[in-house]
Amino acid sequence: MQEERRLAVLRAIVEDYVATDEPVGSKALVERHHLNVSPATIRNDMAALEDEGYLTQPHTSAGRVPTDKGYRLFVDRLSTVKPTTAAERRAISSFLDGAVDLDDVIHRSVRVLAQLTRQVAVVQYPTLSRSTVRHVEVVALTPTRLLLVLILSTGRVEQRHVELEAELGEADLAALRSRVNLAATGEMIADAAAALDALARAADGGPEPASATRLVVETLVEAMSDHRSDERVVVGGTANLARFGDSFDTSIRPLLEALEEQVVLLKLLGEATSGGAVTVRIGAEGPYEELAATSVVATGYGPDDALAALGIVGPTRMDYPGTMAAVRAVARYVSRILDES
Amino acid sequence: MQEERRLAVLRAIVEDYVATDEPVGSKALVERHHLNVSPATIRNDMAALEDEGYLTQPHTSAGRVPTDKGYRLFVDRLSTVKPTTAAERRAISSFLDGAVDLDDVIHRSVRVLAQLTRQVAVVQYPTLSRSTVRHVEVVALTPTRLLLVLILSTGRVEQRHVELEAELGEADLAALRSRVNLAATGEMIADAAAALDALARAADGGPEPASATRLVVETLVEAMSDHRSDERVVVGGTANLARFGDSFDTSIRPLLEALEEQVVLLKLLGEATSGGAVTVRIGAEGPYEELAATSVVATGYGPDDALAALGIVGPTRMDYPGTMAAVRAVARYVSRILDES
DNA sequence: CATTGGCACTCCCCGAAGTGGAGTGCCAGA
DNA sequence: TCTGGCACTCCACTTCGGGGAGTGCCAATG
Repeated sequence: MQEERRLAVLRAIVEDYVATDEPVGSKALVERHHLNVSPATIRNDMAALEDEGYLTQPHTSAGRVPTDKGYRLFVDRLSTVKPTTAAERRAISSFLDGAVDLDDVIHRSVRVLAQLTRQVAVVQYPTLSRSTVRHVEVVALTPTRLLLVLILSTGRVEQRHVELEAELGEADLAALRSRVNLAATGEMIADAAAALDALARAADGGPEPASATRLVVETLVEAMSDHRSDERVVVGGTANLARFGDSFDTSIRPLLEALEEQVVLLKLLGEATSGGAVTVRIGAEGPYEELAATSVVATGYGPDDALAALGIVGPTRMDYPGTMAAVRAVARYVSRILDES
Repeated sequence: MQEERRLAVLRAIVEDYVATDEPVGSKALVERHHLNVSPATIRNDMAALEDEGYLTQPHTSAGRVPTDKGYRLFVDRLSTVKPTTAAERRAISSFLDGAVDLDDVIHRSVRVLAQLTRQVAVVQYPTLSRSTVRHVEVVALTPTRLLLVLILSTGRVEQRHVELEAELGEADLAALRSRVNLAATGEMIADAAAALDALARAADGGPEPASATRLVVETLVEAMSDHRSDERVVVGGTANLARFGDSFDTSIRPLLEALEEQVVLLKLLGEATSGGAVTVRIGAEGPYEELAATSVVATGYGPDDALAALGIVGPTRMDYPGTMAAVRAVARYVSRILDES
């Protein structure tokens, strides 16, 4: 079947090109992969694949290079899922097992991911909106100055200061603390915010000063709805950009700039928090034309893979099967750790 | 005085070279700076400066370029301290004023610093050892599982989990909480750790289960002496590396690698936390030969400028006066903010 | 003795020209 | 439908030479 061989040719070209970084020609192809046909036949196939838009030549009389469309077909239909090796699994667990808190888990994840894929790794902090409130602490720093600490199920901790209008006694403080916790603890962020709001309205006749309650609740609700902090993303493995070597201006510069922009990163990762599968965005498929030479491999993690996203950013010319396997493996491991703690 | 003119020549060369990125020749020098002598005279001076090791030529019959030693002299004796402009001060305050918590302050600082200096900015988290304990919170997640939250004067928050051997009642928990806070709150980290240790030893006959106290104290002390978390450093402005343009392998690659290594970064910043002055390390003066082409401009911040360090890393060929001014300005502003909160 | 103009010299940069080779497209034959 | 052969294309690399910026040195000058 000729159609079948053509796909085999495409796969072979992608693999060779990824491995060697050089346009691959018909002769080299038949030698490296034992296709039992002559170079001339391959040339015909390659010409056909080029017509269909899966390949290009950097210039006439050069070998072929996959296009974005070519990579896409490869990823969707041609790549065999590479199972994670034992060594990789060992690397992941030995890296992540020592983590003491959320920050630590996130930072270690970026590191493993960067190391395994040899690409730039990106990990998003757990989204506020998917968390529940584990505990709210209210501490009096001075009689009129409170410290609020909001502890979430994901391990995230938010803290805020409140300046009171009047002094708050020890007993009032304790009452406030317990009422706030009663309302919020165990609830999803959105529900907790609503419950607190109700609490503030009911407080006008309550035991402790109403203004204190109102201030505290306001601050907490604001912290809960503070989506700015959803935007936190950790990046690692930038040194891997060094491997690009050439094509500094077309690849590295825009990528470095994108990595500085958390918003951009989130957008790149964003599409990934769904369905549990690993998402691959290849080259110009994304919204940023400066990143036409880069691909994103990402997936969600956490319960339902919907807590937040994590992945890597690299050149379109990359080892997709291996990268996808690594991304998935790390995501799973992180999910498990978060689940346990 | 010839000696005086020589220094003027060195200064002029440094300034021109920084501005143009090209070896500066005798003729261009007399034109741009109104030295009232002939190019030939300048040539003599340049030859002398070269003999003394302040200049080099990339090759015979090229202009002169400052050596590390030349930059050093420039920084120590020739540069006039550039006052921060109003625009810079405005940028700093508008950037930093909106910060809600420590994380936020740190991240915003890196950003301004990177933007002002157009270099890679590095900010170290406040050192544990210089902090005092603001509050310790003990929360029962389940009857046998405690969450410890350690809040420090710098705004840092550390959290740890403890798995108890036996259930702990509400009253015991409250007692434990208040005793721990009594011992630790307000103390310097080291003193707090000592006080907690004493507490644990005294607890064997105390009211609440001794094993719980011991576990909690152990965990807290460990968190307090966890210098690993002292190693946290935030990096920003990597995109500014793009300006290096050429010399990718000699400058950017090793720098990117260094930026990944927190330990290296800390070592680079390390010498800066003292004396209040801005420290400049030029090229090969540092311990890493891969970074022979980069300089570090850093200073301490916080009370006595000893809390932690902050600064920038860039090519030896940089605008030292401007960079030093920016680093100092940001450090002062950050100190002020931390002081207020 | 510092300063200056003059002059020969050095070495890089840059564009032009030439060559080798890998790879292609096409065609005619099996 | 596949294959070998062949002419052709175009890049990558090297070589060569001119132009020019800049230097070092020297002899003259105040």
